[in-house]
Amino acid sequence: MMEERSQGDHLEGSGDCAAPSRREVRRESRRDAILEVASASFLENGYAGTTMSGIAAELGGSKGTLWSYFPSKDLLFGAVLDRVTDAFRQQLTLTLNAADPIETALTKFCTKYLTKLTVPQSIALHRLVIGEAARFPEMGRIFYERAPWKTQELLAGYLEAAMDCGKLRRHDSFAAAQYLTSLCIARSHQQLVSGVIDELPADRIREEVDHAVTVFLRAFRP
Amino acid sequence: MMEERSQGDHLEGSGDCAAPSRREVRRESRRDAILEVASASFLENGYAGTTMSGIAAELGGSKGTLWSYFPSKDLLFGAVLDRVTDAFRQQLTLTLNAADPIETALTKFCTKYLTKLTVPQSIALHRLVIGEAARFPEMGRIFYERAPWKTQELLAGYLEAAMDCGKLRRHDSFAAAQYLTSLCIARSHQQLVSGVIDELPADRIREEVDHAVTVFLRAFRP
DNA sequence: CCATCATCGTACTTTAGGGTACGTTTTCGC
DNA sequence: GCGAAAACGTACCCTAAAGTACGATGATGG
Repeated sequence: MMEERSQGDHLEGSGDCAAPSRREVRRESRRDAILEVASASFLENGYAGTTMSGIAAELGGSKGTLWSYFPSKDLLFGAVLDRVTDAFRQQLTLTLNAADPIETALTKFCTKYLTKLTVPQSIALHRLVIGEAARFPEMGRIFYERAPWKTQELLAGYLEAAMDCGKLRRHDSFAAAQYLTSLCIARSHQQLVSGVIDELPADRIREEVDHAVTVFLRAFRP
Repeated sequence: MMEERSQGDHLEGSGDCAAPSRREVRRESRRDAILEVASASFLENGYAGTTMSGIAAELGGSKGTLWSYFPSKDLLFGAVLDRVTDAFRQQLTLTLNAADPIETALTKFCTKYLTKLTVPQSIALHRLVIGEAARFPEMGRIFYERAPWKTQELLAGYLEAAMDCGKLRRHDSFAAAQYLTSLCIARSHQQLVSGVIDELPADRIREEVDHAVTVFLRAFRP
């Protein structure tokens, strides 16, 4: 039942200096599996509500193995947040088409933004980060830089260009970006994170975005 | 060393049907002391970070007494949030002077609003409520109704009147109120709750408010 | 094939903390 | 004053959960 190892060796030796031996690969994928399970648990149950034993059980593995990857709950939590905020940022591949008329471009952008921001997973992440910010100060900073700041900076670039073309009144572009994103979430985000409502239906998203963009343009058009 | 009780009896019997006997008074003040200590601890350390034993110790009393007032940690937490959100709402005695020009009235209102909202105590309350909203669903709802909703409704009333006078363009007044409060916190609140910054200096508050009111009026003036 | 390293299963230790029990002391109502 | 109710002090129970130990059972690399 043994296949020739030479095949594997050949692949391994194919010009790559950092040897990704089978063990390394396996280790990496195991680590990933742990983070997957842990992310789900932390997002669903919060920090205190998540147990290491529970994660180990769900993984099917033993506790010793889990500890060999993450020697403490805090470290695991850190790794989870790192991964989750990163995924959050990546999924938020926001596009601003300079060819579109400004109202269209902003509407598209805001729709994607609000859609992403209001799914239960995002709300859970917000709750987790904000709830633990006092106990894990670094984490809050990292999250802020990766998610809200990044988004606003992207938007600010577009707005800056629009100001240069005279399509928008001149103003601190980063502040303007903060105003637009804030207008988008003005009516619903507080209710979502407080648990007053659970989700934002698509038609309400469209409505909120339309109003937000209208208000924004009324204030920022030359 | 015993003074005559008849004095106390006289006071007690002075026409009040609901007898506030010394015991009742004492009980009430003890309950208050407990809530005071517990509030501080929950706000500073979060739900999981607060221990019943710690509260009892800080009170100087015994655990039995604490449990005789609040038979479980959950119930104590509920009472604390009730008290704290109520206090929050009361301290936010926002005034809108209909005699002032609209820009002045809104600037005054927003300054008070943002000042109150950015002190560390408010940030701690936000973190607590949002962080535990998933585990204590009722609580999130109560908080939302008492604090953000109440404020926005008050503001909406003023805006509605201003619209009636033709000082503002006609629009859903509650939505307009949400937009104004949102513009006030647009630039700093996220950073505060994430722990990127700890406080908002007075001059920055003034700046944020001025900009927010300007943007708002540009969008909502007829 | 064999040495090695990872994983598994499981049992264990330890600590924290919610909650209880109870005898003693203080306070209060009358 | 006296009896009842509340508060105190303290020791205790019990469970959950972080983290450890270790021998058995694989998988990997040479």
